[in-house]
Amino acid sequence: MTDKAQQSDDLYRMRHSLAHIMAAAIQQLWPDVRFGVGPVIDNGFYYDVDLGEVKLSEDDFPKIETAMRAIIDANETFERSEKPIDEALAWAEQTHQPYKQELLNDLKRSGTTEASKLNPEELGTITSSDTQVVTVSFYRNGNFVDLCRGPHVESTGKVGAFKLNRVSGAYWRGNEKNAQLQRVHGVAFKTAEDLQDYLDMVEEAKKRDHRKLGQELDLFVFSDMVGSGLPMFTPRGTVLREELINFSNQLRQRDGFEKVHIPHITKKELYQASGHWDKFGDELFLVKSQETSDELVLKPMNCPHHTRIYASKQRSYRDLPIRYLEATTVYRDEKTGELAGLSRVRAITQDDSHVFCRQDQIEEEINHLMGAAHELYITVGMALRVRLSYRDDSEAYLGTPELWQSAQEQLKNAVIANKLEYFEEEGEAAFYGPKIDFMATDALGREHQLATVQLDFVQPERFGLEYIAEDGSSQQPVMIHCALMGSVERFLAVYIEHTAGKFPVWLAPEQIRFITVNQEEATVAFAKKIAIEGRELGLRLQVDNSNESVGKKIRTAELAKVPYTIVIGDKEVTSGEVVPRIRKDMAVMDIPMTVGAEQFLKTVANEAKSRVLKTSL
RNA sequence: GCCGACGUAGCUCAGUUGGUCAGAGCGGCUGUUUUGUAAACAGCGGGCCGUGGGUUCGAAUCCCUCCGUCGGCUCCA
Repeated sequence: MTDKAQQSDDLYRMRHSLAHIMAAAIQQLWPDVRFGVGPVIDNGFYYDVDLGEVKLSEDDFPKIETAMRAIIDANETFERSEKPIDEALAWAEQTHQPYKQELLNDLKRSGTTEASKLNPEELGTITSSDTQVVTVSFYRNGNFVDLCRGPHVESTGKVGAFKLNRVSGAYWRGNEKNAQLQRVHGVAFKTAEDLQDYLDMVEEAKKRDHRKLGQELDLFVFSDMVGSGLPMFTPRGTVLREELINFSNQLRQRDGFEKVHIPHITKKELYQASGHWDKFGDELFLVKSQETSDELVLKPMNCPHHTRIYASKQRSYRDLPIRYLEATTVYRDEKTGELAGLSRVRAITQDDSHVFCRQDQIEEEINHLMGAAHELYITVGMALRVRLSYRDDSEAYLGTPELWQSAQEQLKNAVIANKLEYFEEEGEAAFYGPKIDFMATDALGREHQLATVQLDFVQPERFGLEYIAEDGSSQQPVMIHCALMGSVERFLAVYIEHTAGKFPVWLAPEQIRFITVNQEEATVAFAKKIAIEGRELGLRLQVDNSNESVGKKIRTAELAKVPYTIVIGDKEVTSGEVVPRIRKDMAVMDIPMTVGAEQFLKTVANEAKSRVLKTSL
């Protein structure tokens, strides 16, 4: 999202002016163009245009850019003027700009005080005065006039470096029921160097793209015969999944969570009872029984099943909290255009858990979960901050205000106790309870929402969950949903890009590779012997005794991003000592040291066990 | 789902004004070589040019359908 505060005022003006210049250029080329909005965004700007039957493509960029440069070279002055809104409406009508007209009408209807609520950043064109009469501003350069809130630079020559980079569809005012306009994007910076730096950064991000690395490192695959959004994990990718899931489980099992297991299909009645049938509606995959009249669905979530386990017998306050843990896959029929690599899939594995507890136990339970999340993200090397989402004053929330108040306080206390950076937002809670979202920052500075802790006052009610309290009365427990990674697939997408595929030893699909110098019997036998010793220590390792040069085999191991590579030749066979080659991002010393083979294996096994981020060799 | 771009060997990609256009590099296989820390040498295989239709004397090339991928929109874990 655009944040003007994060961009310097100069840069903001340049980008805004460029959007305006691009609009002028497009109008030169296609005089019938009707304009939507043209705001500044991160790194650049865009303008939404309606060209009727004309479909823009990247092939059109050169001529648009040429027309833009002509305007820039002419160094035309931007002239700002203000008009009363009715005059502006007349202008919009006369110049055949229906979208501008709509904006102006909305503005007129809503009046001055309301104008600020229209999110002028998005509309990009509105200004309002403090008087009761709303005026709007126009900018003119040369023959081109545009309704625009500005601000602009003084003249078209002062706009810095830019490049058009993308064209896409965008619904008018973000509503899919509206007409679809074409959105032309550009990136813009003060200098050509800044622009180049940005383009280089984009290039670097492309190299780290998890879809590319997933193929290069042999982690996961898709098949047309299986379907879109349905990834399959290779042996290497499965190591990553399982190590992460094991860790996520361990972090909660030490706090008393117990694993459960549920089936992946269920009668739709379950979701009718939970209320999800209405909420998920067309996202559900339907399953038809050929033997019975059952109407089944693939589960889109796990909590209703877990409530059935809870409700399978009578619970006492002494039994609480009851904590269920299960990494399992849910299925959601996403719109095809939304699927993307592992970030957005139709088979979603959640490292899910549910606590059923008394109201006075919320804080301690949250406390445990926060601690677990904190440890997970420290271990994978991502900075974490949390968002506390509270209710607001509206009536849209279920559960008593007292319960909300108490729960929100307990959430906050737990966050403070865990010394996490946090911010609070009212009105962001789900209708069924307040929540904590964890925002993790990756190596490229991008923030991702992965883990969530969500309180739920509604499902216990809907499913009639209860426990017998100390005084013999029947009470309703509170449910706490939590997924530390969120979804394993999305987490992996983020994590693969975060590490660029250079996984730490505990996660590396292949931790050590032994490379033989020759195919002599003694050499191969020695390599195989220590490989067996390593596997006995739980290490994942391979012996490469292919008939290739040592250089070639080193290169292959490097490209596979194997943490440790060891060349085995006569020297090693004779001495029993090895010289580990340490992957460059991990190396802590320049000179490789010599170490006894057995000692080396034990050291690596310890690194894996303790999940260290970098090598200690 | 919508708008746009795209789909050629396992991978990365050439080849499209319709007519020796089925190509390269890497990978694979075979042989020679026995290699010491980022690419030894030679040979050989390998593709219904995403799918199904259409136009044409002739389609990887033009048109339509479907499937899939990518960039956005919308939605979301």
